Amino acid sequence: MEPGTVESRVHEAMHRLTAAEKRVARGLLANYPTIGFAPVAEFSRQSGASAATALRFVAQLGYGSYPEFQRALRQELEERVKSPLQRGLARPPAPGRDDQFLDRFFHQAVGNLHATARRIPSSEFEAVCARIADGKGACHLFGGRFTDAIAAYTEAHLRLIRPGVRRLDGRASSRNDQLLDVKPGDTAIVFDVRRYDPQLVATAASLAARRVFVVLVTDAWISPVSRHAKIVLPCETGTDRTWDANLVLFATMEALIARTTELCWASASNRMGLGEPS
Amino acid sequence: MEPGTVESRVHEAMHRLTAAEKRVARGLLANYPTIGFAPVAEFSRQSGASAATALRFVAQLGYGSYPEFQRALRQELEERVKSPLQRGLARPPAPGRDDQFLDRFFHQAVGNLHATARRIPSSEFEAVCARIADGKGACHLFGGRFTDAIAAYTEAHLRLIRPGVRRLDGRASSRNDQLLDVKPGDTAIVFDVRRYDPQLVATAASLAARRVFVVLVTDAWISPVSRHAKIVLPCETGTDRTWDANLVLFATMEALIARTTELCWASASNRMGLGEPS
DNA sequence: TAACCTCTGTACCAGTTGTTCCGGAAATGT
DNA sequence: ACATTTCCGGAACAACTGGTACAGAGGTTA
Repeated sequence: MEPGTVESRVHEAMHRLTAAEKRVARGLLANYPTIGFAPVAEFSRQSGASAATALRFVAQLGYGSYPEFQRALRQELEERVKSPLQRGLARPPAPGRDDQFLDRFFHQAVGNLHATARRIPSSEFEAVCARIADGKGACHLFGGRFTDAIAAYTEAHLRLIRPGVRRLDGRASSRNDQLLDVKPGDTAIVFDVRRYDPQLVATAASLAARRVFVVLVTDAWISPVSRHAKIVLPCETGTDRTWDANLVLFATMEALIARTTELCWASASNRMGLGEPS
Repeated sequence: MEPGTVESRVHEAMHRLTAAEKRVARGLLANYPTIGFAPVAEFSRQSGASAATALRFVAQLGYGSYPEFQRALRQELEERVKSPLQRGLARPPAPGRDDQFLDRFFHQAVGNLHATARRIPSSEFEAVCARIADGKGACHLFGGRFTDAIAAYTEAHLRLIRPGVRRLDGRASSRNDQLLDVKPGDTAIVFDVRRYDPQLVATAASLAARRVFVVLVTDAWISPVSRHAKIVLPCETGTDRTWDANLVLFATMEALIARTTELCWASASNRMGLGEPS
């Protein structure tokens, strides 16, 4: 029998699997390796497939029988338990192939996350969350070409936990109709990353002139919007590729959403009961 | 059944065990818990006892049958393998210092990223990127209440590297005007996470019926859309908070964007160098 | 639309497993 | 040393598991 862990075999064989067999594969990877120790009936049922399909699946992996498959699983588990330090992420970085793309990309993302956690002072982060949570004044969000989607995501969540949340089109500059119901004491969250958008700066300037508390979420090089911002959350977006990774901005906003939800849990749960979609 | 891990039960029951039963107990503790997943014959042989003795042993532990004993063992292992994700959350019980929030949140995100990299076979990921990069057929994106923002972000990027990218309103179900210019051979990327949206399923079904290649980006529990999907990219979204973290979906799409950009660029230069048709 | 092919679940068979029973061995007390 | 009790393992039995053949469903092509 060829070498390789069961998990690696699943990945390798995935392409030649049929639809139902893939469901079984995903089911195995989902709770790996425990479900593999169950009898075929339970193993297949958990993936919503029939026992026969599960059998064909293990055959595709190269095992002669289901017990043989389980034996391999046991040996593998034994290896992992015997080396207490190898636990977790110590997987051999097999080079050469491009099929490691996801691994490499995520690895880099992890680096960015750590760098960002170091760069953002928790006092700044907390201040933003607290301000949004107290619910005083409206909360306006807007971003640039790509970051607008992040603004939209944040808006969708904040709407559930407090009133007065709205997203305005930052690229339409400082059009008056947008700024009509902006009042002093409001909060604005601006997203701007490299290739900084001049129109965002203009809009932010207008808001700042109206005594709006401006929060800027930007990259490590800091958007010029910072001139008008009370608080800046700089995120590490470094990557060696064509575009920078906005992933960390997204992560920061999701952390902000979670934290803000914690801070005003009472009013949030009130709204969740009412604001469910159709 | 009374509480307690299998291992603790062994220790607790040790005194009332007979000589041969104790050998079995020691054998189990020696390579715990792997040997327990073997059939009784092998399990007992490894301790130099008979099968009958091993059966009496598990009866002494309080289990009604050998399969029941194995089931308990599996559940226990499942808890242990899930714990690494909970380790990031094991810290928070100290609520006095909340200034670690960002650190904790990002730490958990890192765990989710690793889990996702393990769960998504690279062949699946590559298949999606290749299909989008080749530019044949249109590419439709849509998502649910929150994930719609991720669809929008992806759309904004894909528009730059290939034609025929558009986002449709997945929550408007399968309205005909949306499906008018959908052709067989097109590709659709569907986003759906827990609290799965029935309308997304409906839309995906309509697309699949029209021979559209459906790609599903979902969470670890797998949206029912998977029934109509050719490829599924399951992302780990686990968190102990009110909402799951869609961060990993975002990360996966950003990786997809980066990879697809690479592929487009490579194929472009290939055409120039080799003059390869089709 | 119709024919074809692949895929998938059901039904059934065979093999193995778990379980029990009982004879004998070992140990203990008299 | 004998009797009694406890314990152990081999063997028979029954339940269940894994394996396979088959037919229907779904999708693809002409």
